[in-house]
This record gives sequence, structure tokens and C-alpha cells, in this order.
Amino acid sequence: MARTKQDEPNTHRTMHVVNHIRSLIENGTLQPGDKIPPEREFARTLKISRASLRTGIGYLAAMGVMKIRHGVGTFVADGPPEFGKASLSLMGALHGFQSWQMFEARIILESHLAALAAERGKEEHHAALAEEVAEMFASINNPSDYLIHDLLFHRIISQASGNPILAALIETITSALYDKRRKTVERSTDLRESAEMHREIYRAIRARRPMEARKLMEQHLRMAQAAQGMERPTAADRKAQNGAAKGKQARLAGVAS
Amino acid sequence: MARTKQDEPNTHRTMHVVNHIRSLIENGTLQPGDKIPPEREFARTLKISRASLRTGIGYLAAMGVMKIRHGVGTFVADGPPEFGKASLSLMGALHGFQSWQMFEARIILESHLAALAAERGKEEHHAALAEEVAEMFASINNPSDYLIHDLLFHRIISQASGNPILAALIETITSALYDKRRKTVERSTDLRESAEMHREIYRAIRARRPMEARKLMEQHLRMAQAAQGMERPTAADRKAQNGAAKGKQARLAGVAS
DNA sequence: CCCGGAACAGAGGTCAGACCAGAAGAAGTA
DNA sequence: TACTTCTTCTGGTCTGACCTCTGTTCCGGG
Repeated sequence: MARTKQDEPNTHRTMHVVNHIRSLIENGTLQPGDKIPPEREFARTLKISRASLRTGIGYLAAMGVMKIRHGVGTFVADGPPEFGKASLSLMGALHGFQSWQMFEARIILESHLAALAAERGKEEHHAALAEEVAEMFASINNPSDYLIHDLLFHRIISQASGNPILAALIETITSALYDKRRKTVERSTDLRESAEMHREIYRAIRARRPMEARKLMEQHLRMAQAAQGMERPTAADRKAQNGAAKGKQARLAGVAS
Repeated sequence: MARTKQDEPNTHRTMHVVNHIRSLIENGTLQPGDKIPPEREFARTLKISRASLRTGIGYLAAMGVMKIRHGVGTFVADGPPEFGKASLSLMGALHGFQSWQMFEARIILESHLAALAAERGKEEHHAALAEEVAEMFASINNPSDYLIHDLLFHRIISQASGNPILAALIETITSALYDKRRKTVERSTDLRESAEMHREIYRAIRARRPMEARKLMEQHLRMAQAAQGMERPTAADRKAQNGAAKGKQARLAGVAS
């Protein structure tokens, strides 16, 4: 069986729609932000029923490629690339993702991103980062404002990394983590320290010191993780709350078996 | 209003279906591989039209949470976690992802994964890895067989890392890269060297030497990347082909129409 | 008794057209 | 001029009929 599992000849119409729109995007006819024709008209054009067209559009919308606005129209997504919003959360429910795992993924990706940003970042990125750091210091007493600039800071680093795929990955994870972060920030009492760390990261990036940026980012995120109590549970933790998980230890903490 | 902030009031029914199935999964009523009721019956149960139900199911299917088999039924996905298959490819078309970027993402993720596998891998993983290495050596003269074991080897490392999220990320990228890899392997003349590298990686993981595993994996992937001519273009390269800026071609491998 | 093809039933896929609901802009009114 | 209402465009939902694919059952010929 050389072929991939399933070349699905079924769902013809749906894939027909998907491929059609895909080609429109590839040849530049459709660009981010553009509006596609009304369903009734588009369906007539493609010679398929409106229902089938909607199935295809729904598929694209689910993956974040298109954005549907009731009463207005359907558009090609234009924000930062990101996989389906509910995607991670759904898969989490299905495969039992844990918070610490999301955070671990984030730390790995984002610290590398910081290093890449230090290597490849341009002046515009440096300026934007400086701007956000300043805003952070300015909103130290306003947690929700602070969080916004925090998010922007990290997003700019993603862009500065020059790798939109990694940026999309991070974006996906971050958006799934957003709710929790907000709660944490609300009760956070020392945003100054956090702002300082961001500033240091910014400086490392601006000075083009990848290793340093990477290290600082990692340190920053680990601290954030700790603040939210999302560390990887130790063997002891799990034993305490899990009775007997057969053969499921693999501890790191070094607690005696 | 126990729900999340930005609940889109539109797409009511769709989200209703999604959330319903989601809760069925979360409370264990539905597990990977399970079949959901026939559309007509399920629609009656939820008191919505079959069309709306299908929209919701389509949404879940697009994200890889459900798998639909024409003439048979609809099931909860059971394979390795992965985001929507066409997802990356579609987003690539939209945001102009480049092959070297996918590879860069893969290198970063997978080398860390190797390190984690070295830290957390269990006996069963070690055994499975050894098995695949052996198979690789056995199929040195059969490229397509070799590729299968190569894929399995990397997938086992993903599992051994103990972080299903990172595994899902890798799986997504890898599947998008699959077509290209197949072509490359077909004309590859020296699979022995590749097999040797896999063996070394395996040894490092088994010996629980994270740093070494990470380094070897990175080295291995960079070599693979070079073999496929997917390095990051240099400034000179870009200048050479940058004449027609708008013409966007040569994106990631997608499903042939 | 075994085998292969026909028929069947169950499940998803598509279609048609009518009607519901949100949003934006035009038209009317104070 | 500024506010309100109405029209119209766009997506959302419903209904119920019919098509296609798949797996299973059944039956006749070898």
C-alpha cells in the first residue's frame, strides 16, 4: 500500500469546492480579506447545489482559511495564520491533552522563535517590540491592557522569526491558552518583573544574540508557567491523585520510585 | 453565560452539534474509533435538521476529530492526533509557506522531540525503535518500504516524547511533506547512511542522552533537507528569482486534483 | 458443498426550493 | 441634520425526495 490511507473519491463536491477556491487563492485571484461571491450565485457558477457549496465553504472555514459573517458575506481569512480555533481544544478533549503539555510545546517553539527573531528580525520589528515593551510598562497597573501588549509582543516575535509556519503553530497554542492567561494576569501582583523580562528579551533580539534571546524567553515562559501552576506533574503528584497508573511513570523530578 | 466570551451567536446549530459531540467525548461516552448514530436518527435526537447536523459533523471532520466513511458511517478519529490533513497545505497556499520553512519547523520540533524521548522514553518505545531500525536496514534496497519504516521510526519518537501536542504538530507537518519525501527516497541511492543515522539516534535515546539525541536528529534532518534541495534560500538566491514578486509558485505539495 | 454474482438494506451525499435571521445601506420623517 | 424605519442582500435552517457507496444476505450454478 504505497498510497496514503484514503484517497477519498467520496465527498466529491466538497473537495471540488475546496480545490476550486484553493486554486483561486494560488493564482492570486483571491487574496486575504477578499470576499467570495454570494452562495447562491457561486453555486450556480460551479453548477452545484447551494448545500454542497456550503459544505465546502464550511470545511475551509473550519480550518481557518475562510471566515463567514452572517448577513455580510464570506471572506478569505486575513489575520495571522492559525489553525482552526477550536481545533486544539477539540483534539485535547479527544486525546487528553494536558495544560503542561501545551505549555511545554509553547516553550520549545517560542524560545526557538526568539532565537530566530534575533537572527532575522528587521528594524521594523525591533521598533514594534520596543513599542510594546513601553506599553507594558505603561500598563503595569492594568492587567487586561497589559495582557494585550504581552500578546502583541510575542506575536511580533513570531513574525520577526521569518517562519510563518512556526508562527501559526504558536498562534494556535497561544489562543488555546488565552483564557487561562487572562485569569492569571488578573490576579497578578507583579507585572513589573514580567515587563522587565520582556525588555531583556527585546534587548537580546535587538542586539542579535540568538542564544541569549532563546535562554531569556525560556526562562520567562517557565516563570509564567509556574505562576499558573501548570508545571508538569511529578511522579509524586500523580501518585497522590492517581492511585495506580500502571507503568506510567517516567519521572523527571528524581523522586525515588 | 458560562460559555466562553466570544461565542459566535451565529452558526448556532453547528456549534450546538460540535459542543454536544465534544461533551460526549469528554465524558467518555464516545471514544476514538466509536461510531456515532446514523445522521437521520442523530438529527432527530438533537431535534435539528439533518442538514444542520451534517454541517456540524463536517466541521469536526475537517479538523480531523471525526472520520466519515460514505456508505458505512461516521466515526471518532482513532489514528495519531493530527490537525486537518489539508490544513497546512491550504494555509500554505494562503500565506505562501515555503518548503524550507516547513523543514525548519520540523527540525526544531523533531530534535526537541528526540531529546524528550531520550528523557522519557520507556522500554516499549526502545523496543519499537530498534525494530524499525532493523527493518530499515532490511529494506535498504526498497525505497518505498524504507520510507514507511522511516516514518514509523519518527512517529514512535513522537509518542515516546510524552507530549501528544508536539506529536500532533509534527504529524501535521510531516504529512504535508510526505509526497516530496516519497519522490526523494525513490531516487535515493544511499539509504544505508540514512539507516546508520537512525541507528545512532536510537542508541542515544536508549542511552538516555537527550543532548546527543537532539544533536543527531538535527544533523539527520539537515542532511535530509539538503538531499531534497529545500534549504533556506540565500539572499543571492532570492535576488535571482525575485524579478516578478507577485508570481507565487512552487508551494508545498498538495493533493493532486 | 462451495463459490460468485445479484439483490437488499443501511448509511452518507446531493439536490431543490422555501423560509428564517442578521447586517448594511437607502429612504423617509421629525 | 439626525434619527428611525424599511428594503434588500447575505448567510442559516428546514424539508423531503432521490442518488451513490458499502457490506451483507441470498440464491442458483458448478
